[in-house]
Amino acid sequence: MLVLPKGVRHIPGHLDRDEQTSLVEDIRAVVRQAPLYRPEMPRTGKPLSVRMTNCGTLGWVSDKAGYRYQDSHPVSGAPWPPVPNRLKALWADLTGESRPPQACLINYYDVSARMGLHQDRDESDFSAPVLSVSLGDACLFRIGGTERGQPTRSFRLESGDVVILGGESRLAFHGVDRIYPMTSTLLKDGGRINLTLRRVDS
DNA sequence: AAGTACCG
DNA sequence: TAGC
Repeated sequence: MLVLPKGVRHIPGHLDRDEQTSLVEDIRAVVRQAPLYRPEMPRTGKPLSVRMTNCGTLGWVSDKAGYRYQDSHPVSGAPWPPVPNRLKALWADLTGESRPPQACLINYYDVSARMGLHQDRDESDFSAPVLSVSLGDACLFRIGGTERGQPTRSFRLESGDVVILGGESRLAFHGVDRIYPMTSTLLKDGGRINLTLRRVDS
């Protein structure tokens, strides 16, 4: 049986199909205003396999200069669109945070995309949890401890699942090993969307 | 640096 | 795993 690290909550099937469909419509509206782009690795400029955009007052970006939060889209220069209300409600329901999310990173994985093991540590305040929503094709998600080299576990995330990293797992290393193609009909063109909601500042 | 080449 |  799978035992998750302390502070990790996996809620399989938290969102029903109608809620997932509505969320995808919300995200499509965001992406029309703030198109997906391909981020690059710091220093090397090597493109990541995922495409990204954001909504919220701040968005996470990566380019040759480094990782950071900024208030505008790196290609268009426009401010990020607001976080959709149903995502703000989900955040309030599941995190118990009185403060709204400041950043919602939208990652699109095509069937060949992956995400290496990493920590979410570009925020200046780690007191709020990180809330993650999976939509579309399933993936193999991996999570370990707060230091590289600690043991990791992997499990499958399905469309509608929510994962919350809080407490002693707020800084847990995590990543996406693979996407399972054709495992969901939610997205017409396949692939997986992950939404990551965060506080950035206190 | 959220990637990846390489090794056992 | 480990140097980048």
